[in-house]
Amino acid sequence: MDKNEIISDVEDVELVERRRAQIVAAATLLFSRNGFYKTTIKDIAKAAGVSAGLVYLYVREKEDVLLLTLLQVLNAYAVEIPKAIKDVEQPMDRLLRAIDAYCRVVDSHAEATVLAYRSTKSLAPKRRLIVQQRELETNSIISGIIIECMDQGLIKRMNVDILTYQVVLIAHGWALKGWYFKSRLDLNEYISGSIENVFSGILTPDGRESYESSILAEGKQ
Amino acid sequence: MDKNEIISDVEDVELVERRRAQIVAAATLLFSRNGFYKTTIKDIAKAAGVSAGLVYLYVREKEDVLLLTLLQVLNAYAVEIPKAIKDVEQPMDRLLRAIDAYCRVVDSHAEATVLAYRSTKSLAPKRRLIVQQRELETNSIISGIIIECMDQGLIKRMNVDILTYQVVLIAHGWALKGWYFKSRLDLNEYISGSIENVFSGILTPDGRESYESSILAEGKQ
Amino acid sequence: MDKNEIISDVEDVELVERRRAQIVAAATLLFSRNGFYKTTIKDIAKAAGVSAGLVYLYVREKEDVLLLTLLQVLNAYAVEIPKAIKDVEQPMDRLLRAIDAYCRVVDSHAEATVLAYRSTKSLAPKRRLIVQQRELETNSIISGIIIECMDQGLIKRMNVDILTYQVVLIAHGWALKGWYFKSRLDLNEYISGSIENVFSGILTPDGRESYESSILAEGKQ
Amino acid sequence: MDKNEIISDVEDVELVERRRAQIVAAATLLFSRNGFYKTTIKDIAKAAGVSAGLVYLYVREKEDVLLLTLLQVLNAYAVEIPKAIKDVEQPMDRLLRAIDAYCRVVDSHAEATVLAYRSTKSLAPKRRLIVQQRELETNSIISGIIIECMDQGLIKRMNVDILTYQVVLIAHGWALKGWYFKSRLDLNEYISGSIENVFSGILTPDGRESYESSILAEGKQ
DNA sequence: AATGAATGAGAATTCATTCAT
DNA sequence: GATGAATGAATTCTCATTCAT
Repeated sequence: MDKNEIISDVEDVELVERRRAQIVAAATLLFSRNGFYKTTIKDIAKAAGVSAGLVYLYVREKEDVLLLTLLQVLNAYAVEIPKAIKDVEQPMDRLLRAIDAYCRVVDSHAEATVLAYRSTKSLAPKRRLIVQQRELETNSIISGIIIECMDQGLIKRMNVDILTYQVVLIAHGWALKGWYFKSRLDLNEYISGSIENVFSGILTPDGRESYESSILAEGKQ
Repeated sequence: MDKNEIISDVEDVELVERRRAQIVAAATLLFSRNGFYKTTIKDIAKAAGVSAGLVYLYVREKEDVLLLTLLQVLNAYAVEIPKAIKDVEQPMDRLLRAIDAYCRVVDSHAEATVLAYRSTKSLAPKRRLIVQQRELETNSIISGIIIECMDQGLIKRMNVDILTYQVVLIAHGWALKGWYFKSRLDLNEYISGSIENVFSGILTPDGRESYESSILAEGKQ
Repeated sequence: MDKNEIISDVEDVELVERRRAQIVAAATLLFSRNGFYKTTIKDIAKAAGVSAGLVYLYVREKEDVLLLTLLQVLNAYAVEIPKAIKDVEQPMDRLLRAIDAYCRVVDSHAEATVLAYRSTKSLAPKRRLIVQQRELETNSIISGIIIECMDQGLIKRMNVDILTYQVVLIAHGWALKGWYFKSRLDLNEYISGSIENVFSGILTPDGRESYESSILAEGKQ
Repeated sequence: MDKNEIISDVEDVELVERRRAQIVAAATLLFSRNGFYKTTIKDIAKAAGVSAGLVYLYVREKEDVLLLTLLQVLNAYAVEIPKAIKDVEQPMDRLLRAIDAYCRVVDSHAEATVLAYRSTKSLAPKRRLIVQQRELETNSIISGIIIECMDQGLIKRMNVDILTYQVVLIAHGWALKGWYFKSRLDLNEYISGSIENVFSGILTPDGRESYESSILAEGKQ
């Protein structure tokens, strides 16, 4: 139901695993740096130290390499975040750890994260669905913790999806807008600042008053 | 100092304007649907009802069409947001209106917004800078209002860049993750929900306590 | 029977003359510098200060511009050489003057001369014949003087065509191999040296002996 | 340091050699007949019995095919002439043999020789230099023999470059003006006639007298 | 399993030529 | 007569994919 859908000519499962890792490693670098279309199979093969023909023993088409590459990043998310919260009990702690971990995986796969934004649409619908499905799995980890927090009365009841995506976008944002942030703040500042925003709200008491009357006004329009 | 850097063979300024609009309209649709690389100049020409050769009277290379296309969306942002706040005095109102307007422009250019995320990196560095520069201009509108709010004591003092991007990502998020949201909530719900999150904070009093002790713990690590 | 074969839309003969001169002047420069194929009609038009469309009022196709251009150089030959010998009576003087004049016209049209070598074959057969015909006319001036010299017993009887071409190649050679000669000798040295070779022979008495025995040996092979 | 500067995707040296020969053979024919610009890569590929794509495995750009083609002719010169004089001792014999050989190689590569004149300027400067360099090598063979002859007192002391080029132009002339000569004399007549001219001088005793007084007059101008 | 030479479809780009104004 | 925008055929070059070895 994911990378195993990609059929290889080669039987030896372990070899397939190894070769694909080799190919994906090379591809990730090149796709990130130059994009999917400007990267040729030969580029990838050369970077991976194999022949162009070999790639086609482990993959049906070039797009499969992209799929494999994207799945690998998404997999890093799906592995790292649970690992970060494994031994943490307190829901609020779990949430903060999860966000922190998410931002850090993104940071360590920043280029590949951007690649996912850029290139998912380059995939044929069927492959694209696989990627999106995989992304939902990561989201649901976050959603799960958020719901835990709500259930324990730590977070106001509100739309979980929006909140989840707020968190996701915080993490992804670091990669997406790296060119903007990098010169302004470091990852730690970014993480704590972003969390602070979301969790504490940004309004002063005066602001809240103004905000509420404003909302009212909006509503009357 | 942007689209005017793209040189055209044709002298008649108004004609250039008109033809480029024609080309960009076609290109936006096709790039959004099929991506930059899968869209050919002939596709664009045909969709625009002109000859392939004509495109090259108004543009040096295919990439210029992309640049023009991206600049057009960014321009919509830069025009629509100020328009929405033009006659609004109250800073908080201005901010809410701006966010609302931003989300709505994004919604009406959703595909092109996604295109910007996907394709900016397809541009050569020089062109990419133009796009990023243009994006900063929109951001600074938001930053400006945020600072107004802070100056009036409506918003807590905090990192303006992070907050700005939080807002930007709310707007862009609607386009980026449309495939996820569309089935869950409508634009109005998304806007008000997102604003609510950012502005009111998401914590209950219990949550705040938990959050602060957690933060404390983090700090000790 | 030459440039008048090229039909123009424009009736006014004098205007045709003038416009064509304008076009040819521009074309000569550009063809020489960049070659026929790398020069566009627009280049020529721009250099001539007219519109691309105008060119086609005075010429049927691009190749006609080339023809006109080549005919102009050949015409310079056909005009300058006779002018140089007009008042000279003595056949030997006439010949030396003719050669000298030929080399000098070539020098002053060096680029166009090279162009003729490069581009005559770019012409369709019919046009090529016109050019070759024209070239023969210049040759026949030279041949004529050579024959005069022979008739007066100044030059040994021998194949006139070969001798004529020897002379022609001396003149053209200056243009053709300019890149080689320019750094080694100046035009005057080239002219006098070349004439000296052809006219005086290059052999010493010893050399003649060796030459003749060698020729004999060749004959026996 | 010449054709080896042209890089091929293919590693197998011998295969590269073979394929290039195949391509050059086809190209020589087509370039000679139709010129560089009117010959398409597809034409060449078809004539060579390969695919268009294959050509680009052995050559970076179309211009490289031209370079290879020109180098091949020049190479024929550089090989054939030394071969013709290898076992010949007597300088005068060597010179006559060399000229004879040169004319004959030109004859057997007449079209390609003309091609060299037409198309060298179509090459980018860097490639053009390679060709000119190669041409100088052939020239220096001739110069060398001429100097031998001078050293042995067989040829008058005079400008070696001019004399060399006189010889070169005799050989090339046969190809360049083939359209003129072919109907008038055959190769043997051309060779012996041309040699006779240069070597014996063309003047009768009367002519010499006239020539010298004419030269004198020139000098006074 | 692996290689890498070969293929050929496809895309960007150029430019001679036309024609409405 | 002159202009210059528009056309579209033609060409170079690239690269995913195949297949004989």
